[in-house]
Amino acid sequence: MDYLEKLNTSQRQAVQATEGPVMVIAGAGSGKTRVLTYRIAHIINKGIDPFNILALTFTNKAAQEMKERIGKIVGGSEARNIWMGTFHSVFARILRSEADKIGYPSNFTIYDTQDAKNLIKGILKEQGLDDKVYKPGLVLSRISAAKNNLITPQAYLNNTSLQSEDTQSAKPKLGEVYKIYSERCFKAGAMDFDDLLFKTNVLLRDFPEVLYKYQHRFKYILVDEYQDTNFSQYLIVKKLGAVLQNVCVVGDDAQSIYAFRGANIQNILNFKNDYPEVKTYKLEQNYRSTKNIVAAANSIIVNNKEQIEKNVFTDNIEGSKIKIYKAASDNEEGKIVANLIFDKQLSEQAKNNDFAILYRTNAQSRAMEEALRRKNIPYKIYGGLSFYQRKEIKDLLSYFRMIVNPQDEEALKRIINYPARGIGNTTIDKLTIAANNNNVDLWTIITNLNQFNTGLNSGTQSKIQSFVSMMNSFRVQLEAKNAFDLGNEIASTSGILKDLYSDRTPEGISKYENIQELLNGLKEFTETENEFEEDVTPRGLTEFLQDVALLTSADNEKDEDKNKVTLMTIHSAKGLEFPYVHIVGMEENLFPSQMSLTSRIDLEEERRLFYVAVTRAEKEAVLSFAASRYKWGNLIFCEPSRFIEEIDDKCLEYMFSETTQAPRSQNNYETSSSNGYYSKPKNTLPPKRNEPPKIIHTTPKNLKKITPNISTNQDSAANLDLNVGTRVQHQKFGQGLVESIDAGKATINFISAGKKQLLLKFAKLEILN
DNA sequence: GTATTATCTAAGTCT
DNA sequence: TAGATAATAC
Repeated sequence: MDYLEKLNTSQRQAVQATEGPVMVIAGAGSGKTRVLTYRIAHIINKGIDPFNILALTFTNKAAQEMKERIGKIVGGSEARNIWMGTFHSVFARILRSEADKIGYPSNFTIYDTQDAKNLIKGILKEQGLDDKVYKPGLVLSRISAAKNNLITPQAYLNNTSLQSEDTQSAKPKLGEVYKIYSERCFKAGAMDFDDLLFKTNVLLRDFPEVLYKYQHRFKYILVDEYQDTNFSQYLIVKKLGAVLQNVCVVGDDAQSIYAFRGANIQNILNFKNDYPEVKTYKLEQNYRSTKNIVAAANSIIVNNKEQIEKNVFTDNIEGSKIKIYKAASDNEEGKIVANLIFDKQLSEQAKNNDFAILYRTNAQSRAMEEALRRKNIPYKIYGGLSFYQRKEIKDLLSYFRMIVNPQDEEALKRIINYPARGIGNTTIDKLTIAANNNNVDLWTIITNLNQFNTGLNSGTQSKIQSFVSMMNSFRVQLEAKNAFDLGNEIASTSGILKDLYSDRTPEGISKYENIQELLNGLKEFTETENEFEEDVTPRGLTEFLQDVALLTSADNEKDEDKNKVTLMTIHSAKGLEFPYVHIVGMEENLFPSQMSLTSRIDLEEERRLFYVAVTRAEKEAVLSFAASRYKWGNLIFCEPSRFIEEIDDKCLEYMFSETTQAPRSQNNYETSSSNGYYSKPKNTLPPKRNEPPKIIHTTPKNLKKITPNISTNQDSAANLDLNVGTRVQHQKFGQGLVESIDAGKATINFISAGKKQLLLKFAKLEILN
């Protein structure tokens, strides 16, 4: 138990209080991850089966790293069996295995934001609604908010206050759009991100036996970053923990930065109300940052009104003051930052990966990239347009999606005429009308053209038929072929590869390379082992698609990306730490964002975001702002952020000259009204297309990077009396029927997990009568 | 129905 | 600026 020695008193108490509800308020850098890791290890050491532990983290990468650390403490390979991941990925998995109960196929598609918006656009068109009024993004966020508050379409339509809000904003039909949207998702066998939580709630509400099962499976529940859970997530946790009450939530109200996606800071403030017996522990000692950084951060956050009282302190060294730089333009800001990083590397022998550049919006990365590239400093970008959202990748993935789930309409619409095969918009409109009139999905129409009145001429019909037969020829290979082989065949047979290869523009070449990259990723996926060693099911496209939609930018890091400067938004930096942190774009209307300026609540969230940014730094935090920057191709002038003024002056050091430095109180910084010095910033090269941006998550590797363990699993099913037709129970796949047995390998059709080939030597199977 | 060109409009953060 | 959409010519 020597790991307990590595903890301070409150950390140790939080680790040892394994029974009953626990809330841990963890200040920035106070060893929160360590507490979570040790707590789970402690529970396992007490003899609890890892299968009975549910740990919800903020990224899948965090989950993976935590599993590895727990594995080191408890030894063996048992840690892999913990149910650990993001809310979305854990409950997607549970929904797949229980899908039949709520009328979904187990291989349902997950619609990303783009799919959802396209679907909404289609609905608006069909309903004759103006998409200038009903802006798809706005409609979607309204639907999203409804779902996160568990408001069904029917409830939405019956809710007078929602209705009057929509009427007032000239969108009276919004509830109707929500209703149709839900129906269409259902018909397409698709769930959007919010559905993963919403449908989990439906499942737990309507199927008491399912609720009972998971309430007793998850004997211990841990939730990281609890301050960022929304109502839907809150309720899932509440229901699952209702019986055994071993719910441990960890969070910091000062770091709540996701209200815009429904996160409710009240969840953590009100935890006591749901669990009067709760034991609360506060972690207040910061082990990450210097005294100066902690003092600066504290001076920022006191400007917020509502928060849990705590006193974050540190015994670390004083450290240097936070330096503030002023740049003439966004490009010059990039140059300053790149130079500072370069100098610091020389003076401190610092490595590239000791540095992070954090910004409020993804668009700010461009100037930083250019400057780093010029100084030959390697960097990596998290976020932005992810690999999987690029057009060419989505196109190929749409083929995969349709093969796995032919009802997936958004995928169908993407590919039915890509590459061009003479099935244009008019045809698709006719097909959509026919589908709506007959209340079936598009696939049903195009596979039975002669049974429906589509009004299409025979030429078009035969084009559709050859598309259908191509898709069917892929479909029949789905089970037999692995992901790489089938993916490769699709890429070439569909004509995608040829189409992109013939495009010799730089964009076309880059697209072609991206497709190759995806195929490489498929190859790697195919060659990775399944999660359980007894599971020798070929890794096909079905399996590949399960995780792709939920991969976050942080989830795939290549080895060659290890020693690089990190560029990311502050949001995605949550939970991370770096010795040297540059926070750039410290300007009014950018940070705080212009859209947050009208409400105190929004402004406080921006301030918490700034708090998060500053507390990422271990040794030094550097702030910078530009006097002008490009926005939509136009030059605009900027003022320094109010947040700079909020930091205790003792913590700061201004790095620009007296003539340009302003007294700290009012707005007499140089602005557009000044002498014109800033009217034409230097170094505004026309942005030219260089090498494709180094986006980090290029291959879906490490989806499951778990090495098999031969030493355990002695009590296997090797000598069980298995026959064709035997009903068996597997601890993760659930119930299934033995379909065939051959050379120690059984093909078992699991009710929820589908067909799997398992090695009997290892499989922990129970025979059911 | 397709390919090319002109015009519009969006960059706020993420699963 | 750049991607999406509308308009135009074929």
